[in-house]
Amino acid sequence: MVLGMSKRLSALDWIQAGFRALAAGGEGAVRVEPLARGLGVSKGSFYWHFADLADLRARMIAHWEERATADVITQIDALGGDGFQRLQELMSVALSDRDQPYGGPQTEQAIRAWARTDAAVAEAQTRVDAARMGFLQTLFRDDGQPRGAAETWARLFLYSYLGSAHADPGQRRQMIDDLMQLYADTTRAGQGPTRSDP
Amino acid sequence: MVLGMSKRLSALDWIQAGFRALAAGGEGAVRVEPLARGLGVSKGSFYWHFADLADLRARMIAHWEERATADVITQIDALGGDGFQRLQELMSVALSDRDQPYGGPQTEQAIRAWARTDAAVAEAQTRVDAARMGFLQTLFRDDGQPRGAAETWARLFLYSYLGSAHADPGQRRQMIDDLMQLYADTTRAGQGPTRSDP
DNA sequence: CCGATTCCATACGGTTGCGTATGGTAGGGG
DNA sequence: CCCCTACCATACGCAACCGTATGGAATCGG
Repeated sequence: MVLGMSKRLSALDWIQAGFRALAAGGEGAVRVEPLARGLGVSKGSFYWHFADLADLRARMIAHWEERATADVITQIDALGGDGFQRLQELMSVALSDRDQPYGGPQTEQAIRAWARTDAAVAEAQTRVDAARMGFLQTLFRDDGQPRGAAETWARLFLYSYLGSAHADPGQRRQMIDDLMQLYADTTRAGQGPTRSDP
Repeated sequence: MVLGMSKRLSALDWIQAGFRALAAGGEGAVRVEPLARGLGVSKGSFYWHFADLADLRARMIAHWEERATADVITQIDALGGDGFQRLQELMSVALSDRDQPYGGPQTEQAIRAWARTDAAVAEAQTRVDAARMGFLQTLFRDDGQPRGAAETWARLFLYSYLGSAHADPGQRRQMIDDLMQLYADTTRAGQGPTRSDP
């Protein structure tokens, strides 16, 4: 990271460095001069690629908003399967700590914290949550749940996942497993309609 | 807040001002000189009551840790009633946006964000969560749940509450109502949720 | 009334970071 | 080969904040 100092930098390099700093130290760690030091360049480079710090932050949020919604949804949809199978796929993806395009629990949490003090970030987060909620609802509806139940289950899954990730990421799997079990028991026990055959 | 500038300040005044700043602007907003300006004094006052900024932050955390656990638990326990009644009481308290001793959702969230970059805060948060989890478990056990089910329900309630508070505090009531309904339905139907062992 | 203690104001030096200005270098098109 | 443009270094002024030092005002016991 400090060695191959041969290449010139692109704006994306700075954005990715920004996400590393964000995940490691929170919003306050996304600063120009520390990032420059970490990248082995001077801030003269930064101010060529970006107008100012707010510019970088805005592009980081835009970057995250894309990856956090469309990417995952299209990925799950591409796998096909019925609602329940795709729900399981989604849970699997959510649990895989692939901080790939910087979207793991660390980054997620840091962005949510950031949203508390930045209106633009808060709006992006709201859109992301709404997209996730909508996607979850379609999965439950595809699994045979009526509208109200699908909404309730979606809320429960989303919020309990976020809560577990926030409080103790090591408990996410347990939380998800419990939820899936509860969902299966409840919907199979006759209160809700049974799901489509496997 | 700027008017009755007659009184001298105590350390608690600074701590409370710290919590206001924390709730409003996050950890990064807890700084000496802005707090002093907000209190209408100079930072000479601060450095009499506290060794340094880390000192204030440490005392804030200690303050929060007490109020967030023992206070609520003793309050609920004092009301008596069986497990289910006390569970309802607890939910009611959690939903009441009494940012009283600075323990509302705003503060809660800011502290959790803070915990990501401060080990001492993280440890305090872990202890608080453990205490809450333990208390919830006893409530479910008092309501007749076996140990495993009580643990599962406690996790579900705690994490989904935290998640809803974090993502959209306006949905906390809906979330809690749904959960109580689900719990009532499930436990009334005879079988609790079967937990998946690790 | 007075001294001791508590509490606070003011002033200072030092650090860190932002944003700008200006000059330097590298590499591809003409 | 040259020059133009993309990319970066260096240096500067400015602002905010931390922590300290020191003196002053307020308050209380005696």
